[in-house]
Parts: sequence; C-alpha cells; structure tokens
Amino acid sequence: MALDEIDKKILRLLQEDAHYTLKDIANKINLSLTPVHDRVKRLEKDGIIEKYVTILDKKKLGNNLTVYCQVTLTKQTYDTSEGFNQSILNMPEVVECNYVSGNFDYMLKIIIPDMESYHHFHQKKLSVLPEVSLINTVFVISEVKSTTVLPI
Amino acid sequence: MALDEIDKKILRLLQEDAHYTLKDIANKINLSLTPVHDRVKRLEKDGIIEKYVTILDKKKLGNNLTVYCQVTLTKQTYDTSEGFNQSILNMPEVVECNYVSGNFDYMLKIIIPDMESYHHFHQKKLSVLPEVSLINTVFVISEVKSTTVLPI
DNA sequence: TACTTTTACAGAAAAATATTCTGTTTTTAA
DNA sequence: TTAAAAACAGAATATTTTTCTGTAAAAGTA
Repeated sequence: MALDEIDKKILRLLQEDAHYTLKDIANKINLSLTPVHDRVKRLEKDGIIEKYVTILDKKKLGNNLTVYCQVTLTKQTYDTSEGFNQSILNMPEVVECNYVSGNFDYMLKIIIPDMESYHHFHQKKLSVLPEVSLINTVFVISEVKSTTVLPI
Repeated sequence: MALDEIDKKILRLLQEDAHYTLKDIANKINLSLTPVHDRVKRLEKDGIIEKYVTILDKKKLGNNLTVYCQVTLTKQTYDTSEGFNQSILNMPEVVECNYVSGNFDYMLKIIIPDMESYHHFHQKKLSVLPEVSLINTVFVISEVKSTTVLPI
C-alpha cells in the first residue's frame, strides 16, 4: 500500500497519458517490462489507480458555457440532502457537486452549450427540485486551468 | 467535423473507459475493427478526443481536503490577471482555476492533504501573490459527484 | 550463521491488441 | 450514368500485453 519512488514515477506518467505503453514507461524509468507490469496491476488492484478515461474537448462538442451554482437547500436534514444528491446524479450537465461549508450548502459545476440551455436547466431542472431554496450563479468567463493530475 | 451517431457512441464508451479495446467497442456497436479504428483516429486528429488520462484515488494518495477559493484581485487589469494566471499554473494543488463573473474574480479548486497544508498554501503561496487582494474559502464537506464525462 | 521465504526484477514465449493493407459496397457528386 | 469518395469487412502484420521461467537481493526465522 505504501508507494515507493518507482510507483510514484509510474503514476506521474500515467496521469499525464494513459496510453503510454509499458515499454514507454519502462524506458523512461529504466526498468524492464515485468516490474512495470506488476506494479501497475498492483496499483489497479489497490485502487490507487481508479480508472482510465478519455478527455474530450468540451467546446468542440458544443459546450461553450461553464457555470458554478451555489445552492441553498430548504432544510439541512439528511432526507433533504439525499433527495437532492440523487437528483443531481441523474443530471449529466452537472459534472461536479460538493456539499460545502459557508453561506450556501452545495457547490455545483455545470457544463452546458449556451446561456439558453442554462436558462432552461436553471428554471426547469434545478430550481424546480423540492429541496432547492436558493441558487446563486457564478459564470465562468475564461478557463485558466483544468487538470485531472494530482500532485504526487 | 460533424459527429454522427456512431461517433457519439464511440465517444460515450471511451469517456467511460479509455482501456476499452477496439474489439470491445466494435462489438458493442456492431461494427468491424476498421471503421472503429478509423473513426477513433479521426476524432483524435480533429481534437474532439483531447487526451487519455489515468484517474487516481485522491484520498489514497493522502489528499483528504478539497476547497474552493474565491479570489479577488487588487486590480482588474490584463497584467494583473496574467501575472496571477502564470502563478496558478505552477501550483500543482490548484486543479481548476476559472476567471468568473460576480463578487470575486477567480474560482479555484484546491486538492490538498489536510487543513495544515491548506493553511500553509493559503498563507505562504496564495495570499502572498502581489495580485491577490481577498480570498474567501469554501470547504468541501462531502463529495457528491465528480466526473470527466461530458453529455453527448 | 545458515536457511527459508518473500520480493523485485530480467528475459523469453504466448496471447491479445493495434495497425496496415486489400478489396467490396454504398454513398455522393458530377 | 458514371466517376469519385466514403464507409466498411476481412486478412496480414506489427506492436503490446500477459504469462511463464528463472535469478538475485532482501527480509524473516531457527
């Protein structure tokens, strides 16, 4: 379970590009295929490596608007939270949802085609949820950084 | 450049798992290897597919705290923004940074081991930037959803 | 210490996958 | 109606992953 320096090097490489071959990695860290293969399998089995995914260009898919929604619920009870959570899990435009501290209850990140779609989402999907009391929208004007790479 | 239904099916699958083989995909959408291969290569070339990455378990890597920082700059000039942006790009604990509308200028997402690390980050790395005037921290209490999958 | 066990690694063989090639069918456009 | 282009299938080839065999180093035990 404890990661040594070799594990960390492998993880750093795989975070950057899941399509590096074992040979690529082996070359970069001066090892043979076997230990690289064994270590990757172990990291998968231990759940350090969660999954391999493909990142698509959101703008090229027509998603030109990103917004943060700061949501306040009507009540702070468990049932209210759970009901809200379940609804959110079924909304594909909500890519992040976190229960937070502060002046509101949830911070959501929404990726959506345009303002019209957002208007529709806001009015017909989010604000109509029985658990939702207040929504404060923060519009993204320009994306500076967005990465899946964690510091290791 | 226009995506047909087959392209979309391929993208939906690859978003979920970048390690699906061409054969897996071909079977799932009832095609032979050739068109699947050709289409994936085209989607890569056109930049619809941006990259393949590995998602790691942040908690197993010791990152137990996620926070949003709402940052206000001292001035709203181009130079101030650019200076801030460049500093952020060199901070590995900042996984998202967006210039936004509203009562503050930037929304940041920080992934970090614990409160002590955050204290250090806040005091020694973020608040000391000459462009930063105000920081409002929103702590994540519980993660409800976090996905790289875009609606297609 | 000597011995056993475990772990980490290398190299080679086998299996699976990606890539390339050839050719056919379908669609599109002249 | 014909020519050109696009989409696809199947087979051959190249590459990669996976498995197998064995060696060396490290860790644990009597």
